[in-house]
Amino acid sequence: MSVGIRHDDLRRRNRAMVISAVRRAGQPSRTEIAATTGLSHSTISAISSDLIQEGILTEIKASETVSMKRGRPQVGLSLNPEAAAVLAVVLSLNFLSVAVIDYAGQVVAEEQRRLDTLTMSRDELIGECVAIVRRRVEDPDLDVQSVARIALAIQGITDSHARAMLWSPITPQTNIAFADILEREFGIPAIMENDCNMMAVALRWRDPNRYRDDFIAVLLSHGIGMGLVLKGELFTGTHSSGGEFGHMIHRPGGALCRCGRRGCVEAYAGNYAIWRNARQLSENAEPVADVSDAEMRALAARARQTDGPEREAYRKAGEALGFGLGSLFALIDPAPVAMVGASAAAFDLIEPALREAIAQTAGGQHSGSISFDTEPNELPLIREGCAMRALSFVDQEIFAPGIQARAGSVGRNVA
Amino acid sequence: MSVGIRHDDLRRRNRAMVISAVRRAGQPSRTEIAATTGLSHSTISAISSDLIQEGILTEIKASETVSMKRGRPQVGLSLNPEAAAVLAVVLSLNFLSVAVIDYAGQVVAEEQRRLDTLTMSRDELIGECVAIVRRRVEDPDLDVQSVARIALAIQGITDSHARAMLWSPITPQTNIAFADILEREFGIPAIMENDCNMMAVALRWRDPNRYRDDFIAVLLSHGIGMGLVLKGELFTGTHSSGGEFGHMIHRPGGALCRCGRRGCVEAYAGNYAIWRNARQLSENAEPVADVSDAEMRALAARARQTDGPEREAYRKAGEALGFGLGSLFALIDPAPVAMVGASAAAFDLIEPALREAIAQTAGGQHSGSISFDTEPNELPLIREGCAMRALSFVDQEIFAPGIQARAGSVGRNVA
DNA sequence: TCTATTTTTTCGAGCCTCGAAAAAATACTG
DNA sequence: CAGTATTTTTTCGAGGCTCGAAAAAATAGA
Repeated sequence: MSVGIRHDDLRRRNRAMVISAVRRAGQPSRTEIAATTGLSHSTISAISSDLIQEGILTEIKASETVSMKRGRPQVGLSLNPEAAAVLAVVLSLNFLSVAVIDYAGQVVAEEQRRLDTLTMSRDELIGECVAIVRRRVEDPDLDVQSVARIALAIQGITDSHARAMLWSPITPQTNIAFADILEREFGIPAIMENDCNMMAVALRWRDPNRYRDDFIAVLLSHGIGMGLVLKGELFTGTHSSGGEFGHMIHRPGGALCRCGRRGCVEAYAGNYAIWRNARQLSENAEPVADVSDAEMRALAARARQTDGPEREAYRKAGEALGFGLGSLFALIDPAPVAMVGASAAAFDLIEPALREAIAQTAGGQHSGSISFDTEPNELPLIREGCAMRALSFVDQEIFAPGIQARAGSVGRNVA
Repeated sequence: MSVGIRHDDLRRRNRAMVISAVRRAGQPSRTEIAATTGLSHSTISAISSDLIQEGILTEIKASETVSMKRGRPQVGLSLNPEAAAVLAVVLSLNFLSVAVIDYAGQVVAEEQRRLDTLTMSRDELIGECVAIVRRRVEDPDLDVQSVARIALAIQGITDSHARAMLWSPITPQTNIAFADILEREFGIPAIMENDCNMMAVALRWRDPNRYRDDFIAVLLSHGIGMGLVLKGELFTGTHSSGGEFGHMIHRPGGALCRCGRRGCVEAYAGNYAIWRNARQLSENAEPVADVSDAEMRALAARARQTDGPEREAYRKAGEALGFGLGSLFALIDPAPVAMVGASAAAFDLIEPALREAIAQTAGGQHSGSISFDTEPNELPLIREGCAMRALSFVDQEIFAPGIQARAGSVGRNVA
């Protein structure tokens, strides 16, 4: 239900605006902030003076900037790295990583760990996550007080309240409320996010020119995932993280998918599907658990060399992705696409069939104008997105020490 | 770019809140409004006193209510019907209608007209629309001054700024900026909306319990359309009205669709597709321009009677709709569905295959819990939605006589 | 050293919302 | 029927916030 704006909300929101302006712009002066927010200089002056006093922002020493201009030089404001820290935990197939990030967004410490997620028990999985976080939190170099939030990203479906993993291809376990578990264990607010959504968040921070209000991040990996930003907001389902692009139906009753159903896009374009087709196995053949990156690279190499089953496998992948994107574009209209993940390195093999398929769909009207970018390495993206998401939450909690989240349009899903 | 909240925005927004509370609740008292908005009694008192003085709201005479309770009786507030009026124009296949609606949402006058949209020239089409509006506006019974907005709904794709029809199945013409044309002609602000989106808006007003934050309205007619509300907001594409559910790909390279492409959902579930399959024509047969409702009813009757090609045609329609919805649910998660339009009366023939198909998709996890409602008559819904949308705009323009739409989150797409 | 220029802070004015108290309007009670 | 209890609505002063104008600060050029 929509709710009125109270007088005290005003300052709170404008503080948030100033903080987010600084986070976006890097080192804006008060005058620049006034310009982008539309607030008066007096207001910006008052708010930033508060924020500096509270240790959230710092002024940049004048000596570090060359003014060149006449008049009183602008003094840049920046986030105080020591104002807080966040933990970004990424859990993917056989791999767990954590990074400590300061308030300015710099990685302070990190740790990575291989494990066998597919065979681990529920408790082992939870235990490993708790343990890796504990090692970071108990690091004597780190001021525990300052860890303001933990964000955990996982390959799979999470709930729409960012509390739990509902289902994941990396483990047979389901419904693990990681956010609640970590929160109880460490007394630090935690959130649970979908990996592809975090990729989208990261892309928006990395290249806001290309990835601004509407774009799509597709993960081409063992499975197919998607992060979607529409109208500047991260898109999620009504109950879950949603955006399960890989499980849109490409061919009713078609190839067997890892999810047990048939004809999903992933059953043609996931690594296991490409591998299956390259080996000319039946579409009904049980998907293999994992295909190594090296093996996929070898497949791609053979596909580039000769026009054999490998090339045909990539063609089929492109076709599935193309028709899938075409159906997606029928719903949301065309938007820039980022292809992320190991198989994005083979996008040259995928693209022709993909474009040909899109051209046969409603989205194909502007087929030529749809642009694809590739980024083979998904892990840094996921971690980055995780970190930015956690920091954004801190931005909205440090500045709002009173009541908040009074429903309504507050606390939107801004990417 | 996000923008700060200024002091004068505060009153403007809270006025909007009060107006929309009254529009939603019917005849709420000041106390009730205070409760739903979360604002203090004093604030509500001040704002409503202003609104009454300006003729936007009126108090309901105490005699009309029975109090039963002890204490000072609540005095209900209602929209003043004379505060403004809006025009709702609906343009569909061979049919044009207009209604004058007062500020309280009651239809004051209406006019309907048959015409041959498929063969009309661009100028004739525009001319008819202008003429029917002119006849209403020049009605001596109507105070022209009070017509605050014209909303025009059309079957087809509109642009995301609600200015123009981009493409429509009811006419070979494309890119007609109806909103601009009407605005220039009559000097009254106008908007151009997609018919299915207006259906969704209307459903939300009609039954806010069932159709609240997330739901889907599917038009089963000659073509297949969709209106989608997600997180309480009307979903639109990045450039167009979007939500072209009928042109998601059901079978790559499959049946010939009215849009010229192949395998669209519509090419199996649209009236022309059901008709084509019932007659056992080839999937490549050119779609016919129109099938009468009577003919469709006859088809449905035969399908119910004997297990022949008619029943099979409806089965194929259900399958296409089911897989389409399954793919949609993969993206947005399951949500309540309203089946609207003449063919919704044959939903009994469609539902079994539809549910079977959904069960084979990612959305099928909760296949049983997905509920369908049917509403055979789309026109009243479209007009109603159109009217409510126009009135909502008036709500946000009458109360905001200053600067407005200062970008940012203002002026969202609230259904 | 003085002046022009640009940025930042200061200060009073004007709104807005809030809480508390008063006023208004009714039902119960004896 | 007068008095009391109860509920709704209005009134009024306090506190906070943003704004514009003016002042102060800080620099480059003359």
